Amino acid sequence: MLRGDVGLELGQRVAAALRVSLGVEITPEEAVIRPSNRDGVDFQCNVAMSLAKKLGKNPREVAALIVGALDAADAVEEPEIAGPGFINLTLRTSWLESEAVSLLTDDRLGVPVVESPRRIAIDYSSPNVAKEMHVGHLRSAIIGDALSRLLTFVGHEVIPHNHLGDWGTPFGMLIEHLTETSDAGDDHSISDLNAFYQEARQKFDADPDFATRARKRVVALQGGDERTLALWRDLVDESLRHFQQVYELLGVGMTAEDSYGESFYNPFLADTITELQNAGQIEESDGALCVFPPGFRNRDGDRLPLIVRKSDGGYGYATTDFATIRYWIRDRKVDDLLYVVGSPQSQHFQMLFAIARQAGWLTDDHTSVHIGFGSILGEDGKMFRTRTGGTVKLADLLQEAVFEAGKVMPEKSEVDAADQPDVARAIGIGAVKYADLSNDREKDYVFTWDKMLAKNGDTSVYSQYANARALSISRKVGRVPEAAARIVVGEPAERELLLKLLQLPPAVQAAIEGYAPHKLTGYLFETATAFSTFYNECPVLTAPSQEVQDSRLLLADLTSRVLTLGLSLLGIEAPERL
RNA sequence: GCGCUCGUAGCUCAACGGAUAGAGCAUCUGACUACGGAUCAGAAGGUUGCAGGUUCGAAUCCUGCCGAGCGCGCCA
Repeated sequence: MLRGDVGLELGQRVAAALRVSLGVEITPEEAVIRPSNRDGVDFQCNVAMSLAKKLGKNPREVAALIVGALDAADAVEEPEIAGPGFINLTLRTSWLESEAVSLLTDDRLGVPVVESPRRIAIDYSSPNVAKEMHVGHLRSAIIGDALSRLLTFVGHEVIPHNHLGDWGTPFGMLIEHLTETSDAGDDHSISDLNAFYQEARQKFDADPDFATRARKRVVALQGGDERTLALWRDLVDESLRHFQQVYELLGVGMTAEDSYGESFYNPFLADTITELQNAGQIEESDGALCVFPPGFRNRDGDRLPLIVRKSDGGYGYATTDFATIRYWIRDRKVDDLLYVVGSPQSQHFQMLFAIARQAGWLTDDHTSVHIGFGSILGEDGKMFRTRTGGTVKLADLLQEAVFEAGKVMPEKSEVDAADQPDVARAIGIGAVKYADLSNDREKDYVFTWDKMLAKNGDTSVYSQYANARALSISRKVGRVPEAAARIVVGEPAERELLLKLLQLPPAVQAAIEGYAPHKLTGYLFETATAFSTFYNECPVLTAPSQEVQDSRLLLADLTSRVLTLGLSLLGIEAPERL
């Protein structure tokens, strides 16, 4: 089957038919094969209608020519032409059964490895040092981690890149505040630092003199002042320990080695500006050095700049962003740059990419993508906050998730008492991740414990439960299928399930193509649903024959593997028992 | 003011230019004394914000309105 994708396989057959009958060349993708919602029809081909005009023929006539030349009798029943020119395709059950054979021994469950792997740097999580991670960091971490896993699985070289906010103006503010307080030099827990940040921030906003000193302190930090650097290092180390705890609880693959904070790029900033200058990009404006990407205007209609060096001599964040692009493309030789950063920064990235291309850092061989995402909202439809209106700490939120998950587990759970904390964690963290990933990335979504931990509906719990039941069957049956056993479809529910199980590859492909994990969660939910129907209608323990029992055991096993692999690609665990 | 994103069932969300716009909650009706009922089957629920346009065909593409959120020079 072409790239493990039933639709592409059919598309290839249709493309061949078009070549033979009409001398038209199209790709399998262009055959416009879509799943059909008609009763008894699996796929439809819509290419006849789009092609008819170009060929000056009646669409139904084109459809008839395709059907006449179609060499697919092994895979599909006699095609039917319907409506204005749809070609309805129903897969032969025998073909489904034979395709299943290769899945049974395939660890990748049909998902192919890409022909030309790319080296991809992906920027995600990226919290600020000296501040606790909060709910605003959640989506980037979850989405970035899921995309890393997906891209890695299909064979790309993925380099996670934690762009820590460990440099710049906030640090001037923090360190300056530190030098003015009596407890300078004391050890700080991260929680203290959080309050410390608030104080510094307030001073910065209220006291212009302090703000000026803070900006000068930034320059001292960038200039390598030793006392300033020592204080700074303390803040960074403490923060990294905190981040690591959160990543471990969240099950995100980011580690301390993946830290490329703003400080990392500091040595490159001067050269970065020089190169911009050599490329003729830089202009001075009000004492600051700016670049002006074409086409961007501010509210007064003036050109909108990116400030690369501020009037006080400090570097702006745009400079670091340019240095980042320069470093990864030039030194690390990556092909693609992905940024999993909230949608509000989309204009910034557009401007950044535009200049980076003009400066020659990015070429046509590279892609740079801002993978934006919407906000997490509370049930009131506003930005998600605590009941008192404060910022929700990520560590608190995740602990609550595990606690809530513990309440969902029933008394008759088959989980040993010793394993219950791990399982509760898998359920709770999985629920938070799934709720995030199952929504269209671009949109805001509403955070509700009840909804995300629901046992019914499109949740991780539902898929995890389906998996646990699938595994429980073979334990109950107490034997493995014969070596020569194969899947034999009898009941409609078996056919539906098998058809779903064969479609993991296109689901993975769609999730990667659009950086859209919700395409995969949608597929997993459909698969879990198909399994639940199968489970209800096709008894395994009391199957009518050993052949049928073997077939159903194989289906259950395959279901479990599809769900487990699919969830793992999203960073979600699938416990064997719940 | 300009720009970006969005507006789909009562609620939360899907839908790759294709046929009768799909799920899940919630509501209603059913199911074998349950291979794990954390289940399954069915019903009801819609002028896809409004108005035009392109197309054989539009929730999807284009234009204009209305509404929401976000961004717009030294914060990242």
